[in-house]
Amino acid sequence: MSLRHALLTALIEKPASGLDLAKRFDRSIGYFWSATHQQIYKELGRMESDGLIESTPEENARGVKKIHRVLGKGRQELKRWVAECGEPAPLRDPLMVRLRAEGAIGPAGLAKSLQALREEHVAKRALYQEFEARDFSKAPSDRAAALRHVVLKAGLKHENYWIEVLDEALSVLAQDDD
Amino acid sequence: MSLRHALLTALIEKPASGLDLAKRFDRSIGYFWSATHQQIYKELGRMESDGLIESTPEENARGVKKIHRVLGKGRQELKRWVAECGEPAPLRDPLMVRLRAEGAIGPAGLAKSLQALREEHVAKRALYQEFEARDFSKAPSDRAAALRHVVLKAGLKHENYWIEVLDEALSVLAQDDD
DNA sequence: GCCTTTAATGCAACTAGTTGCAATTAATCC
DNA sequence: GGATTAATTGCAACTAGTTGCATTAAAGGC
Repeated sequence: MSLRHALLTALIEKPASGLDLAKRFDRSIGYFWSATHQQIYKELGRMESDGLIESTPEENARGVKKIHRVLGKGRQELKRWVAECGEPAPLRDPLMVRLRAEGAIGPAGLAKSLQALREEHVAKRALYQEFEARDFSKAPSDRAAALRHVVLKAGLKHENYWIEVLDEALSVLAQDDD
Repeated sequence: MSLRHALLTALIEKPASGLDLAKRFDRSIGYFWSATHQQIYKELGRMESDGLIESTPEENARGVKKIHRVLGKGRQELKRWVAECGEPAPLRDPLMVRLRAEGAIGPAGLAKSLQALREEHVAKRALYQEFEARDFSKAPSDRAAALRHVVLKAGLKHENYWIEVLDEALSVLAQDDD
C-alpha cells in the first residue's frame, strides 16, 4: 500500500490536483514509483473518505479541478508507515526469466530486444545525470535535500546495474549468432 | 504474465509437481521471480486447460501428486515470449518512497528498519556467493550454464546495489539522532 | 487400530494495478 | 458562434498477486 504514502508525500511537498499528481508521477516521482491517473484518482477518493486529505474545488480551471491537501491524520499515517518495518520486497524480474528461458530452450532472438532495453536505460541514466547536475551540484543544504539526493543516486545506480547486467547478457548471447 | 513463462522454464529444466515448483520458487528460482503455491496451482491449471502442459498422476505419493510436463505448444509459447519486445518494467520501490517521506515530514525513526533491511541483503549476498563458488567456480561449459551464471551475477549485483543505497541513506540519517 | 503430522492440492475473498473508455467544462480556432 | 481540442475527473472490467483457510491421503508413533 505504498501508492497512498507516495501520494501523501507528494501532497505534503506541494498540494495538487489529480492530474498534477499524474504528471509528477510521469516525471520526478516516476523514477521510484509509477502510477496511472486512474489509480491516482481512485486512491485520492479513498484517502479523502478515510479523512487523510481534503479537497477544495479550484475556480479558473477547465473541468472541475480539485486541489488536495494533507490533513493532520494524513501526516500521522505517513509518519507511522515510515517507521514501520519494511517488507523485503519480493523480487520479480521478467528479464531474468527471459534469460533462463533462453538457456532452457536455446537461441530465440533475445539479443535485439536486450539491445533496445539497454538504450532505454542509457537514456534514463543520462536524464538522471542532468537532474543531478541541475539540482545537486553543490552539497545539499538540508536533510530533505540530502535524502532526495540519495533517492536520485539510487536511481542512477539502478540504471547502471541494468546496463551492466544487459552488457553481460549480450556478451554471452553474442557468442553465437542468434 | 511472466509467472506462466517462469513455470514453463522451470518445467522444461525438470518436470515437477506443484509443490516441487513451490519449493524451487522458495530457493533458486525465487531469486529472480517469487510466487506462492496458490498462485502456482492456479496458473498450472490455466496452463493445462490452455494446452501448454500436461499432468500425470504420480503413484507412491501422499495426497494426489501430479507431475507436470511441458507440451510442444508450451515450448512454442515460451519461445514466442522470449523474443517479444520487453516492457521497461515499471519501477516501484517502497524504500525510495520512505526516504522521500522522511525528507518531507522530518525524522521518523527510519534508521532502525533500514539497518535490518541491510542485514537481510548482506545475508542474501553471502548466499549467492556460496552458490557461485559451488556452481560456477570453473568457466561454464555451455550456453545455458553461462546464462544461469549471468542471472546469478545479476542477483549479486542487485544485493550490492541495495547495500550501497542503504549505506548512503544510513549515513545521511546518522547526521542527526533519530 | 486410532491420532497426529506432513505432503499435496486447492478454493474464496481480497488488494493492487492495468486497460480502455466516457463525461464534463473551458479555451481556442476560424 | 459552432466545432474542435485540451484539461480534468472518473467508471467498469479485467489481470495479477496476497491471505487465510479447507481438503485429501499417506506415514509413522504408540
